[in-house]
Amino acid sequence: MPRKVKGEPEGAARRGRPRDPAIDAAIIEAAADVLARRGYARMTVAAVAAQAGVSEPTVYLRYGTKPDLALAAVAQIPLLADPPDSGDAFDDLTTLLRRLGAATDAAGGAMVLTGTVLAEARQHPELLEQWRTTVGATLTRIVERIVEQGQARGQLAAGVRPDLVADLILGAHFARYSYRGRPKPGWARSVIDALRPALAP
Amino acid sequence: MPRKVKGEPEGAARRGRPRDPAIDAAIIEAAADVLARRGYARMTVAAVAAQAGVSEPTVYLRYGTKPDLALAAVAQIPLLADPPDSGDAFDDLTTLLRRLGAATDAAGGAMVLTGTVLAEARQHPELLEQWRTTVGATLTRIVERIVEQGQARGQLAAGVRPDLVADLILGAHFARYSYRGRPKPGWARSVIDALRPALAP
Amino acid sequence: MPRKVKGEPEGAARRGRPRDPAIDAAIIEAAADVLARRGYARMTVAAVAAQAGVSEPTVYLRYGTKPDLALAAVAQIPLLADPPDSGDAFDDLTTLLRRLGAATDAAGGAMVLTGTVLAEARQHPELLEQWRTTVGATLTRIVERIVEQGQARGQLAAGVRPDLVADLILGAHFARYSYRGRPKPGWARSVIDALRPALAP
Amino acid sequence: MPRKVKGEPEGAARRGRPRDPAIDAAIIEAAADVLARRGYARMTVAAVAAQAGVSEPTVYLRYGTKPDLALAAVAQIPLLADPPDSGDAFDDLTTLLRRLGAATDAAGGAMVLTGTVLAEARQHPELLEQWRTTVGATLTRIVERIVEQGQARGQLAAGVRPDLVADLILGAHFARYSYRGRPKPGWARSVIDALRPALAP
DNA sequence: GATGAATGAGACTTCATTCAT
DNA sequence: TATGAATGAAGTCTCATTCAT
Repeated sequence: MPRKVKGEPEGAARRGRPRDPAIDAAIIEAAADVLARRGYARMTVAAVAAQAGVSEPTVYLRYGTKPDLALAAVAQIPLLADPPDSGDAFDDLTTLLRRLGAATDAAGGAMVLTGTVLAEARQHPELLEQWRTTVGATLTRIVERIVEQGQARGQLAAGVRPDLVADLILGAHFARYSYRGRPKPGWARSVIDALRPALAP
Repeated sequence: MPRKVKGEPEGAARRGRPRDPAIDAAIIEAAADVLARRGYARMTVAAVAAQAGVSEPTVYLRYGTKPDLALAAVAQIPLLADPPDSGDAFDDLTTLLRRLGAATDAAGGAMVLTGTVLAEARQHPELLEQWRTTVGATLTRIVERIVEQGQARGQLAAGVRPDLVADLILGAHFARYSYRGRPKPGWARSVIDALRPALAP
Repeated sequence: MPRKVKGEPEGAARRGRPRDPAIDAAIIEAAADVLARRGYARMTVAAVAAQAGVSEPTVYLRYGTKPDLALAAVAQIPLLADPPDSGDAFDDLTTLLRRLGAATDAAGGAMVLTGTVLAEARQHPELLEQWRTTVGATLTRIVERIVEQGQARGQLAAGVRPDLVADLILGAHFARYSYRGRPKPGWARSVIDALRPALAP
Repeated sequence: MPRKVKGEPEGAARRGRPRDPAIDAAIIEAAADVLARRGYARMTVAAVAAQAGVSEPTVYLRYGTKPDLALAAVAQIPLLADPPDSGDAFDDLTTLLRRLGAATDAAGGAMVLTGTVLAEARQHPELLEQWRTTVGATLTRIVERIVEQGQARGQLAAGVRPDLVADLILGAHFARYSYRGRPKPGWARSVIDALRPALAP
């Protein structure tokens, strides 16, 4: 059985019946959804197959094991499709914080996903690795870009380190949610305001 | 927690065979360890019993269900026993950040615990609730106290909101670890330095 | 441990603390109730002890095993305390049939008891044996007496065999309930009327 | 019953691996046997699977829960395949009574089954219901038909109510067995003889 | 004698995975 | 290729019974 999803096999014309691409998509989407709703340990291959409308072996044909499937699902997660870009760095950071909150509240909660990759770190380090190279890198990049643009516009001080701002901003929502509960309206703005002296020129 | 928690009933000798306090302790300790190593879903009552050196029914005698057991384990987690108190608020915050990192690296990783309560938020909201009222409240309180003492000493600006500082500081390590990987030496100091203009008078 | 409930140990004065007779009664009563409500297999010693207000070992002190306990409970069952005796044999038989129906409907249903001794016939033949020598013998005797008195009064034919009448009368309710469901009002009278030509002189 | 019962879907070949009909049969047969030997509470899915020579999940694929399995087993019970039909109603009734006795003596005792549905009446009323609609209805119908044919032949009085005869005949064996023990040879004939004045024209 | 604690042996059910069509 | 069937390995929880106070 193939253990990896293969790309197009080089030059040769594929023999036999070709795989249905609609099924490929349905499986990945279902896997991401189930993963986000139940977490890794509670995600069953049967549930993914059912939600995708296919049978279990059809899933196994593409992903040889459950971890493989979860890995592919994590790589697929769509987060912050269009980054905020209002022209004002402080506004953009505030918007970003607000969106993180919204992602947490959504049905397929972002927090469950984050939690699951952390919880499985020992059993399945690849999940956390994948999470970092996809979701983590994307989110970090977004913050860094906002900061760099703000510096270019003279809204932020030149000495501000974009990576540390990413840690602070992205982490704030994390800590707030997990340690103190869902933040109240206005919280995002308060955080950015509190940070302002550290960012402004 | 054991089903009946009594203080010492003065004169009356409790009837029947007394519950072995060593077993009580062994179970809760084993539960916390297994929970931190495997996460909630992979934590089995059999594993806890085995590690505690008792039979499964002995565990069930104390905690009627697996969630009950996990809940008790979470309440038991010893974190940051003695808060840093050097006299300098910035040093204390730096030390705190470093310790969070150490807790993450430890065998029973703090990150697995955090992850598991988030991952199980839908299935077992009590876990997250317990986490907040114990670990969350403790950590938050520690940061707030550092800030308040710093303000009393004139090291921090009076307008600084302790709760927001807690969100930023506690979250930074979170975000760093989950999005970008284990921080390098010096990271903690850099973060506090970056925050300095927002904290200093 | 004593495996049998002992009567008064001959002449010797019992040493040690005497058994509480109230506890003896409470246990037997509780056992009979639980047996009638849940059947043998679902009857747990814990449930009996709890309902009797004692601990499990207190039960085991008197009855070494669960079958012993059940056996004692069966021997205890109070059925048809005062047999009908109106002066008319047909009326008495009708009344008897009606009472059997009432016993079936009662909370601790007679049917569950009957069923349980039959269901356990292979695993615990003593139960069925006990059932026959207590409940069975009592009920049979009641019918036989009604018949004999009826014959003495000239209401029933001399050739009628009391034991067969017992089989027919006692079984009718059984068959009706288990094969066709709870009988409707008037059923008992109809059955006796149908039998009349076989009984009357 | 298997979850999907279809007639032969004319042209279409059912997709996937077909369910092995031998396994279907082996499971239901094993279930009926175990149920009749041990009663419902002692019947374990593992025992049924083992006796059928399959794994437990194979049983669960067909019957989602143990009650489902027991229900299907009860519906399956083959009783009195060919009703007696000698031309003489009294002989037929006698034969029927004798056969009931034989079924009781058989390995998978009929009495255990009867007992188990009665014993479980509170926990699993569906079992008793199923018992009535299958075994109960069949037996009742057999007696009624004998009576009706006897009336048609002029052997039985026209006024005799077939349903009450069923209650009396079917119940007689019940009462005899459970209250007085296995009947002796000749008992069946004696019962019918005793009933004769109530049946004959 | 009476109690609460402790346990060995299951019982039901689920799941990742493989087989056969 | 895609499917439904089949299974080995667990996992949670219950129960009759015995221990220790």
